[in-house]
Amino acid sequence: MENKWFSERLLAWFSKYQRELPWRNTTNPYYIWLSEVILQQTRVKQGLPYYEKFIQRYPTIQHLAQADLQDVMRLWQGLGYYSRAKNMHSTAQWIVANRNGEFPRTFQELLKLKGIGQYTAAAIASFAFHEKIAVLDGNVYRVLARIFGIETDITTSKAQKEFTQLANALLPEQNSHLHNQAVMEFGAIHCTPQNPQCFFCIFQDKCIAFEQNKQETLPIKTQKTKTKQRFFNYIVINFQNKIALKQRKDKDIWQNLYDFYLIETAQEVTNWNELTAIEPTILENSLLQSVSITYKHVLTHQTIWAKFWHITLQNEHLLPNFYQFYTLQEINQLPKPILIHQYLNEKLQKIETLIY
DNA sequence: AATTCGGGGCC
DNA sequence: GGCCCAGAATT
Repeated sequence: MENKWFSERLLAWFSKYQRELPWRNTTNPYYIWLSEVILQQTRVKQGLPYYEKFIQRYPTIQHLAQADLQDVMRLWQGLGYYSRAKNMHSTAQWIVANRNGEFPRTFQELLKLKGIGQYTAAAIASFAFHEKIAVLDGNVYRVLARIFGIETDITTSKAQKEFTQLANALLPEQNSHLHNQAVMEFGAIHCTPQNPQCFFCIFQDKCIAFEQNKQETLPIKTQKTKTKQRFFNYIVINFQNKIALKQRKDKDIWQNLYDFYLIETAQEVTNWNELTAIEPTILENSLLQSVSITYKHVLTHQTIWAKFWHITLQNEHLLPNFYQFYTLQEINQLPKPILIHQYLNEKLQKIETLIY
């Protein structure tokens, strides 16, 4: 094959410079699956502690299948993209129930599982079962786009076909699983999005991006995300040493996580009367205890401006539907958005003096 | 094909 | 402030 140089150089580089990561040097599909799902749109540094916590708490797929979804979500808290946790739990139960806990072994079979798409199916098939199939993630797009000078917009389906074909053509007959990991590792620590190490690069004489000084422009990626502004007024309802929360069920962010009574407004609300006028039935007979500063919580596609209004309820029956009172100890066990979690940690002292 | 799903780290 | 991360599911 005329592309042999690519894999040869890459594998030599990989054997020298690869990081030691806990999901390497295993073919246990459960470990590999867990690591790949955690690392979807997530940096190794951020995902690593979660991986350790998960294999400690749920050492096998049977443990995960038997766990309460609530506890799985709580362990996932802070990682984001929470449907990943729900899908993993659901898929674990399916594999235990229908395949006696044995993981599907091929790309095509893996692709059918909930939460497993093109990338993750290829990764598991390659790393756990050594199927000869190329993985295609953000790193692979970048490395190939630069070295081979591909200017196709990587957000299009045309690019997906083009890069998939190239990535598969580059696979060596032997050690394709190491090759796959090597491309991603090379993208993660050498051919990085910003400041790639072009002057000490094993592909310097081959890289079209380097030759044409296009390291900064490749890969080409359109689709700018427009972020919308949202204004959250959290009513922290206190009654007899407990706080009211509800599980989020709407088609919105943070599905299945718990948060306080929420009044979302189109603009920032600055005083209590204004807020009371919006939802008088709940608020007009309650007692405002304190108001927080406005917190800025930045997500990929939206910025949330959050303010916390502490109130005490005159009587229990004024609690809105679907809300329930929890002690601070119980709240600690519930999966919550990081915004809520951090606020509670920060204000724990204050809340305790307020309600005890 | 375009949107939506988090949060953190980097520049 | 913008970008991107070992992407997937939904619209």
